[in-house]
Amino acid sequence: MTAKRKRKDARYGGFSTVGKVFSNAKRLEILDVLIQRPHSVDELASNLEQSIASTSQHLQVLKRAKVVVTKRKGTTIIYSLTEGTLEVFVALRTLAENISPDLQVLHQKDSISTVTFEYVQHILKHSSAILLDVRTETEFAHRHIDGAINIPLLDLSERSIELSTSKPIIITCRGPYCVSSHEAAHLLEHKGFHVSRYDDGIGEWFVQGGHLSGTL
Amino acid sequence: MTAKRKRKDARYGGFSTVGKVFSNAKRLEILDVLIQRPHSVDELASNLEQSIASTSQHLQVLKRAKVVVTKRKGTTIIYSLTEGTLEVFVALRTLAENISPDLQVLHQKDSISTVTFEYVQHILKHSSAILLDVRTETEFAHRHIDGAINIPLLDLSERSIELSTSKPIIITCRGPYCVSSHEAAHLLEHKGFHVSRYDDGIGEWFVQGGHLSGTL
DNA sequence: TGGTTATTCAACAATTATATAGAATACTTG
DNA sequence: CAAGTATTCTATATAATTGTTGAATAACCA
Repeated sequence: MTAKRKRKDARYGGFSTVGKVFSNAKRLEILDVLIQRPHSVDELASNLEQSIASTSQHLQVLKRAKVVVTKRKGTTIIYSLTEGTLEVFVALRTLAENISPDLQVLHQKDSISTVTFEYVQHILKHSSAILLDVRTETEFAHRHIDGAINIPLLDLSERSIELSTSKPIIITCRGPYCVSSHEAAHLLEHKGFHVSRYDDGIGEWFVQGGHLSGTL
Repeated sequence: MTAKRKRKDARYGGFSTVGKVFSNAKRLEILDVLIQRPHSVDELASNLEQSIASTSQHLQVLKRAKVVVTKRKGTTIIYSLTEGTLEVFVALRTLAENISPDLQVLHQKDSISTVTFEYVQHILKHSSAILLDVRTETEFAHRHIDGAINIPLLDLSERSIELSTSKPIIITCRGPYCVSSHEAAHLLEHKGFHVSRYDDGIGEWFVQGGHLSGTL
């Protein structure tokens, strides 16, 4: 084997180490979960519904490729995404959905309309509607669309009085695969609010150039 | 297994089919080669220095994931990239290089300075320098930076008289791993030209928002 | 310091990837 | 339609990946 070939193999080999991260369903799910907020190993394991050992092994792969970092917090170890990983994850998901439209999750049909990135930017600028994030408080605190307000889905029924009835409400949650915004939309519509959904998550929002707030 | 889990597995499983494309060194090399221009199976095989059968198998993986398409031309079959694949490839390479700086190929040190994306855009707008693409005519014809001129490296020595000596010359070739621009730069510098290099390729150029011309 | 506990490592089994040579296929072209 | 040829498929061997259980580790904290 020539020296040139060896160099190429080394180069693309190194490159593929990072690519391998995205080649396994469970690893992709881990990344998707970590977009919302950092998690411990056993939180991730129960999220993925698989053994802790197996989850840990996937995390080692991610760590070796440097797409996640660890931080100890008391007795547990917290994994979080590194800079730049979110962008590639979202780019890849976008490609995958363009290529296999069946992945677009058959966004469960319902009567609630959805709005675009541009529309959300517009209403935030003019305060012409409310952007309501129905994820948990922790997730919201970690990273959220700049300008959104937070009422977790579980609290929404009793806290809906906090919302102005005069402005339309746009509901957002974890991202394209999350059903919380559907549930929230139905709940609020039933109470007489004018609702729609923004069904991309913070990843897509950020990649398209939107601003985020939060502790990270 | 719950229905919810089955749905998740299906979703991330489909997602990972696309991710798998980027998990193997030879497949990444194929994609990188296809960025320059479409290729036949045996061209790719000799490029990769592996058997035709094995190359064909990789191409089937790429085809199943719909990141390449085929077109028959005479007796041979020509593979080319589909829309959107280039962006993800470049995004992934950028992440990989940020993460493992050793992949940045130890850009062989030499005396020739390099210029940025913004600088190239500036000189193209003001015609204040020449952007010289030293790839082959076929590659250039397929896709090139809008505003570049083409003299293949092999012809450069005898055709350098075509270049104005009054303007600086910026040399570009296949991308970050390509050495042609180094060779071209030395050749022209020796002849008295004022040279520098743009060492990203058309992929990076396009992803950063630059315009391309060509038959695709 | 020693017990507690979250995480990682090791050993194994099962599955999937990869590469090759040679046979089969499918398309062109005369 | 038949010959030629580029590509794909098959069979096979080897290597890598994945997931599980159970043991080992390492950091905290009482």
